[in-house]
Amino acid sequence: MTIEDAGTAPTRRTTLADVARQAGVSTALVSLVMRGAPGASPANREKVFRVARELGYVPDSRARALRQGRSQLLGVMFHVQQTFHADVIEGIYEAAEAAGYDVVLSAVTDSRSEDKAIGTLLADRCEAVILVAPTSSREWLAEVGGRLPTVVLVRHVRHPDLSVVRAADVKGLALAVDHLVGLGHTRIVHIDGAGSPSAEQRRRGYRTAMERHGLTPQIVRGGWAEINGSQAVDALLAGGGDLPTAILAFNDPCAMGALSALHRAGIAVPDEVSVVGFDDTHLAGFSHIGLTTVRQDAGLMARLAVARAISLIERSNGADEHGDGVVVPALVVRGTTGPCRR
Amino acid sequence: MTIEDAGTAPTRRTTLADVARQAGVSTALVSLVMRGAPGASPANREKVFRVARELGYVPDSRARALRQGRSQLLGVMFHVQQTFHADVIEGIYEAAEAAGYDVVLSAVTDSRSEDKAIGTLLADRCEAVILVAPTSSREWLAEVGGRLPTVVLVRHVRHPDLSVVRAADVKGLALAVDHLVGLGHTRIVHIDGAGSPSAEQRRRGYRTAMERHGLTPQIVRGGWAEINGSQAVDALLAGGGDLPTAILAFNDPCAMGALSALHRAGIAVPDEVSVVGFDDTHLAGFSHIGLTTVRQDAGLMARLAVARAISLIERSNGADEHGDGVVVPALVVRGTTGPCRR
DNA sequence: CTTAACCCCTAGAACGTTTTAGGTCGCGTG
DNA sequence: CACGCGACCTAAAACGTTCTAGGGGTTAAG
Repeated sequence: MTIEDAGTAPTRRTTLADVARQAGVSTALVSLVMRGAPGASPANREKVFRVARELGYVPDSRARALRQGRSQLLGVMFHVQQTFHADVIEGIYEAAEAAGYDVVLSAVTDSRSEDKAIGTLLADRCEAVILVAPTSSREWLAEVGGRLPTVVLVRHVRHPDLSVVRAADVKGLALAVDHLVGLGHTRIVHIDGAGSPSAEQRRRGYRTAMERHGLTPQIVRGGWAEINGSQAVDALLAGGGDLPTAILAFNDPCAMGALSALHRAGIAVPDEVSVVGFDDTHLAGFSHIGLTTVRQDAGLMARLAVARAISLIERSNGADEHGDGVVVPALVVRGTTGPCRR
Repeated sequence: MTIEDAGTAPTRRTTLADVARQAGVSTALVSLVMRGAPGASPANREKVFRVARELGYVPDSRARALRQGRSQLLGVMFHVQQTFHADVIEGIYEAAEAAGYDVVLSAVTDSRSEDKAIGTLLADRCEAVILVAPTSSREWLAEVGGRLPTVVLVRHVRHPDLSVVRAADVKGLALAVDHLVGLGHTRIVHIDGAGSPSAEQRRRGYRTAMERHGLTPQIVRGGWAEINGSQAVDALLAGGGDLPTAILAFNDPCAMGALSALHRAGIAVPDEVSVVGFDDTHLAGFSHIGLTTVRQDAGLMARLAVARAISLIERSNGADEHGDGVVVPALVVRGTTGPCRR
């Protein structure tokens, strides 16, 4: 039956008025019942429910939001190819739902810029946006922050109109360096994140930690993707000089790429070279040997971001609510690091 | 300045009426200008643009959709942790934009079921939905198809209310088996997708291809994630019997998991065991050695799905428009397969 | 018998757009 | 002098909800 009328008249979706007419009541009453608000007799309540189900009525979220003056929507911009972002999104959905908000995703891809992604979120009248690892300029981010409550995730940026939730990158790299030094390594190279968000912080963390140990830092250009990690290692190998004994990658995918290149070159991990990542993407836990990495708790960061976003929405007057939420990273030792043998 | 008034009065977003008032014209005229429709004098056009920019006006997509009676929206349900889906989404955005449609994403996570994901797409009044690798029952999918134009991606399901875009799974597994047999392998085991969409087809493809070569199929239970691949290999190793010389995994992540477990066990790939994946996730191209795999063209499938969805929307009367779009997979030989040495 | 208090219900106005149906100019043409 | 015609503009009605204000009842208290 549903199949039947679907095939014949899929033109207009059924509306509140349709249900009201069919049930012989006013639209206001149907609205009441559908929202579970008080003020309808049990008899009518039951009848409305029955008719609504029969007609397959689903409330129109746009009309609802329009009338209510608020959308209860949290906009999330993320990069679709970043594995870590997937973990964050899981957490955001969960936290938002618990707080009674809906989530609208807007992905950044090769052909879809951050500007465009944010633009649709504005047009959708989100009440706040969470930007996961944005690469846009500080100015553009500030402009977004000027328009509506904005939480920047996983990028370091200081501005009165922006809240930030991020890991203590400097601390994270210090943990990693300390770990490697503890294993006897001295020639530790950092494959950096190039222009990625928070790459600068991680470089700094690496550099100061190295210097604290009296070691000379060496940084080679990398990036956030696998390919960057493997290319960086290829460059190191081609460089001719002797290889470092440990590699500190910008993030997990980058570390995986490095692992890949090392493997291809027949270099044993961790016997000849140790490798450390960053993020603890749930990929890192499973794949090959298990990657030693610096854990950023995606779920925790997601919860903090959502909480901050909502508090910004709710008392959206008053001056300087913005501030940073910094989560402390933790070292997760797995199989890609070992004692220095050289 | 923008910073200033953002801090003080972020209450209501600026509306068409605000712009109209400020520019001293009617809302209708502002609407005209913003849409680039003809019928406004150059002078007014310029003035309206200027005022709109000053006030930071962004049209409310909900109100627009409500009035127009159509949302121009394509809903996409996907699994946020599936790497292959990310590739598909890139393609969908691109194809949809080219056709003048917007995309709304609805993710499935551990805590967010497919039902819920589809529910929000319905409430958002998408004009069609694309379901990427749904695991829901055929009945539930059919019900969705009865409500609005529905394209199922990457899952085999036959129903008059559902369009399907998928790879020729049987052909794909035949390619892989032929490749391995050509390399001299005879003991080829399939780590399957358990209850995943299209797992059944791939099992069948594997089985018939093996039998065609006069070989006896052996299937062990796997799944779509890395962990499933490595657990399956662990089980094989624990089984005590001698190891197969080749492994055919359900998909790339599963294959990566298998590689991981083999590596951990000190078994050389491809010298002792060859491994083949499925999907050609862009991960497979980079990581470790490079995975030999059966390529499903994500971009092509995305384009087909979008085209089908739009054609369903546009002549959304008439009877049996639905049908299958089957793309032919291709074998991509990389480093994880080699001649049988045993 | 009035008045108040409740319960259930409905009319109608919003929300921010687009669209329809005009309305007012200025100007050229019969 | 009508009159028609473009070019430009606007008032007002939609779209599908929610919400405010209030209207009938019934019952209870004064």
